[in-house]
Amino acid sequence: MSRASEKAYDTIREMIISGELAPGDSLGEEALAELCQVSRTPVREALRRLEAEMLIHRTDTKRTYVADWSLDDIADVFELRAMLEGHAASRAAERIDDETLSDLRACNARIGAAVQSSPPDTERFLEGNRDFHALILETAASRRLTGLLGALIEQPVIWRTAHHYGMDELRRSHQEHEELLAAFARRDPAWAQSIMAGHIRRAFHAYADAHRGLVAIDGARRNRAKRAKKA
Amino acid sequence: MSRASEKAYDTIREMIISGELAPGDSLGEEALAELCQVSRTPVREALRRLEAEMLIHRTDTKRTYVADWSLDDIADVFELRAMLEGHAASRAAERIDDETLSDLRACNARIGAAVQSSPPDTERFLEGNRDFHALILETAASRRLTGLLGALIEQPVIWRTAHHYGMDELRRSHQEHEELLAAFARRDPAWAQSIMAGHIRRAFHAYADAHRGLVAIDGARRNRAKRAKKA
DNA sequence: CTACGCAATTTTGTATACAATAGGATGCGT
DNA sequence: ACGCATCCTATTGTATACAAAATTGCGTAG
Repeated sequence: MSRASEKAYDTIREMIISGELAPGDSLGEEALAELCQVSRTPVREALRRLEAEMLIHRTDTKRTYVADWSLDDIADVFELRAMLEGHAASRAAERIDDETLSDLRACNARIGAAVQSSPPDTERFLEGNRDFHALILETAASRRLTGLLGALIEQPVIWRTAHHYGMDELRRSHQEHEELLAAFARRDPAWAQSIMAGHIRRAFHAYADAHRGLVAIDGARRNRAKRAKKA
Repeated sequence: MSRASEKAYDTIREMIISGELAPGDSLGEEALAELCQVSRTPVREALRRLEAEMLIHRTDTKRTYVADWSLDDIADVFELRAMLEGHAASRAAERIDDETLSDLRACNARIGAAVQSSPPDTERFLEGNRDFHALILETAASRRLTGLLGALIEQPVIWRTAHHYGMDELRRSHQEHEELLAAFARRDPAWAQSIMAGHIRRAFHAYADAHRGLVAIDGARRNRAKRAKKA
C-alpha cells in the first residue's frame, strides 16, 4: 500500500496492539483520520485491512470497534496455526532444496545466539523466529496457504506475549527448530508436520500459562487509560 | 457492504466467473467504474475484496489483473479445504446438539430428493450442499475458521465445475453426507473429520477428471469473447 | 413516569477533483 | 540502427465535498 494508507494502517494497528485503544473502543473514521494525519479515504482502507485481520469488528450498522479477544478466540488462532503451519512444514519437507536448508540452519543459528547471549536478546529472537517461519512458508510454495496464515500470524495478542517468554521457552523453541531441521534434512513430511504442530501448541500453552498474569497487567493498563481519559 | 460497493463487487465478480473477463485481462479502475455505473471509490473497495479472495492479482506497481488459476492452484484450494473443513467437521461433532443434527438430516434429505428427481435438480443440489456445509461450519463455532474458509469456498472455478457433476457424483455426495451424519450422531470427531476430508478430496478428483474437457470449453468461450471484441 | 416517534446531529458511503507516480513514446546522441 | 534520456499520458492514490443513513435526545402523549 502507499504512503498515507500504510501510515494509517500502521498507526491504528500499533495503537490497538499497544492497548492505547482498548477492546470495545469505538473507532470513528474522522477521529482516526485526524490521529493519523491523513484523510478519511486511506483510513477506510486501513480499517478494511484491520477488519480482515479481525483486529477490529464492524457492527451490522457499519460502526467499528476494537475487537475483543476471549481466551477461546486465542485458542482458536493457535489451533488453526498449528494445523496450517504443520501443513506448511509438511509441504516444505517435500520441496526443500539444500540451499534453503542451509539458510534455515543459519537462521536458527542466529536464534541460538540471541538466546544464549546474556541477557537473552528477545528482539533478535523474535526477528529470527519470524524469518524462520516465513522461509518455511515460502518453501511450502502455496499462495493460498501463505494468504491464510498471513491473516493468523499478524495477531496482537501473540506479539504482546512473546516478550514475556522466559529463558527456558526461548531455548525450547530453538531446540524444536533444530528438530524441524532434522526432519527437513531427511525430507520427512510427517515428521516435520508433527514437530511444527507441537511447536505451535506448546507456544499456546506457554501463552495460556502466562495469561492470568497478563490479564492483571492488562487491567492495570486499562485503568491507567481510563484515568487519563477522565483528566 | 452498501449499495454501490456491493454492486461493483457483484458485477466484477460475475464478469470474472462467467469468463467475460479472462485471466490476465487488465482492470482499470475508471473502466470498471463505468461498467458498474458507480464511481471509482466503491470500485476500489470491491477490488480490495476481490484481491483478498485472490480472484484478482495486483502487480508491485499497483496495476490489477484477473488472476490466473493453474491446476496446482486449484489443487491447493481443495487441499486446504479438505484440511479446514475436516477440522470444522471434527469440531462440529464435539459440539452438535440434537436439534442441529435433525436440521442437518432434513437438509441432506432435500439434497437426496434433488438428486433422485429426474432429471437431477443440480441447482437445488448445490443450494442444499451449500446449506449443509454452512451449517456444519456454524456448528464448529470458530469465527476464525469461518473466516478462513470463506476465502476458499467463494471460488469461481469450483462453481463453474459443479454444474458438470454427473448423476453418480451427486449420489456419492449425498451418500457421504449420510456417513457424516452417522459420525455426528455418534459424536465421533475423528470419524467426522475423515469423512469430510475424503468428501472434499473426492470432489477434487472429480474436478480434475473433468478438467481437460473444461479447458477445451474455456478455450472456446475465450475465443468467442475475443471475436466479440474485434467486432 | 414511561414509551413512542420525530427531528437534529453525528457518522458512514459515494462522487469528484486534484496530486503523485508509473509507462510509454519520441527524439537525440552515439 | 540501437540505446538512453526526457517529456507526455494514463492510471492510481489522496483529499474534500456532498448524500444517505443511523443514533441520540427531546418532546409529547398515553
